[in-house]
Amino acid sequence: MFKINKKDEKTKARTGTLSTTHGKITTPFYMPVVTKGAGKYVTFKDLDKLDYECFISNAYLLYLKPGLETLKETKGYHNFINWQKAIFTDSGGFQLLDPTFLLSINDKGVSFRSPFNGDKHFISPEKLMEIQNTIGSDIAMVLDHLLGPNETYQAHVEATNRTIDWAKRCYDSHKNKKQLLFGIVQGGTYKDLRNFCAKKINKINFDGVAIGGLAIGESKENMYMAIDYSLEEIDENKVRYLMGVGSPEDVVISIGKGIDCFDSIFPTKMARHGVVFTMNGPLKLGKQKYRDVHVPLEKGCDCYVCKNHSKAYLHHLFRVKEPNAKILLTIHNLAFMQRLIKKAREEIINNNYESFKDSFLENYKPLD
RNA sequence: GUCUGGAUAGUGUAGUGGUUAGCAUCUAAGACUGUGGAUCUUAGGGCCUGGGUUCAAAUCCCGGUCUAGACC
Repeated sequence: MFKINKKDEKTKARTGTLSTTHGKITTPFYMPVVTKGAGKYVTFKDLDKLDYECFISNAYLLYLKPGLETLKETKGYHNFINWQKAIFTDSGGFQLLDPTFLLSINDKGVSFRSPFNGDKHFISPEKLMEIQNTIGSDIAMVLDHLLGPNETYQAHVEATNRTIDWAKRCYDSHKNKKQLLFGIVQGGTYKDLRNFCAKKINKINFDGVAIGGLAIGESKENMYMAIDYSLEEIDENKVRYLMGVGSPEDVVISIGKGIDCFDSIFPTKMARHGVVFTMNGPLKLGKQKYRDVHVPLEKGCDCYVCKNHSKAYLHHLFRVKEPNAKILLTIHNLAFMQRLIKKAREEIINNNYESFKDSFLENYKPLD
């Protein structure tokens, strides 16, 4: 259940608490992506030490491997991986964008190809609820029909209607009282479709409402508008989850619009590619200019990496392709996201979110 | 010292007379947002040296230099 504790007076930002079977999560929050039962280049122990209260895994991929039998034997995914805080599970809807996964889609559900052995699997909304029930995640997501930004308006109309229909079917077949269920708003970047879909999803008694189908190639301007169109029709007291978005500037802007929850591969993927987040903007650690810079990645950062290592050392590890480079940069970026969002919560409590947002965006330069 | 082989981007290599000299890596710039872990895009950079043959040489011939191995 979701409870708002404080609203910022000038913006729509708010801070609250999302209660789950495995603990409470303070909003707004960002969660890392743990697709197949592990974060890339980061352990659960480190996620715990970085104060992450939840992450998101992929129900479809867990269904394929290790499979539901294994998860039943361990009485759920939490025990299998030994993580006792909250877990979200994503539907696999995002994989609809990947032609190597998607075989076909119709009103009944989705046919996926297994990336492990090529086997065909049919997933209906009801089947997905069963899968997520067996996984035992704290927050399940409905099956949605996600389209790329270049599809036609008519295709978006069909996908939106299908998403609404599937949302109802997911809601009706969801029986696990210990598990929250979030609906998902689609509709591309079209105002009428976003409004319509959000209104319909909002009407179903979901525990939270997600905004999906964004940050997949559309312009920033269109993305922000689509967020606004969606939020217009979502009750204020519902927790709002912006799926897939996780660049620092998008998070700061979206919190100001009233988003409570984010997930994204962006911070960890950037880390693996040598891009380090700082309050002054991202820096490309692989550049020669950092070769002899014997200071931490970011002044004032209290993460393990900044307390122990210099830019020069991390630059060296990255250049010689030592896996530790990816591990350490991942830790820093995940610590950065926590620091950023923690700061955002404080500013909301102080009714100072607008000036915080403005000054962050002014200082967060696109390139180092 | 003798014999044989080899010399093509920074590195490793493909290339039997006509190629914009290919590939990998590298360097530089950009990209990346509900994860196919090592990704993608663009750019940069080379025929050891001197002669000769030929319309045309990285390619064939001769000398030099460097280098690898074998033998004295």
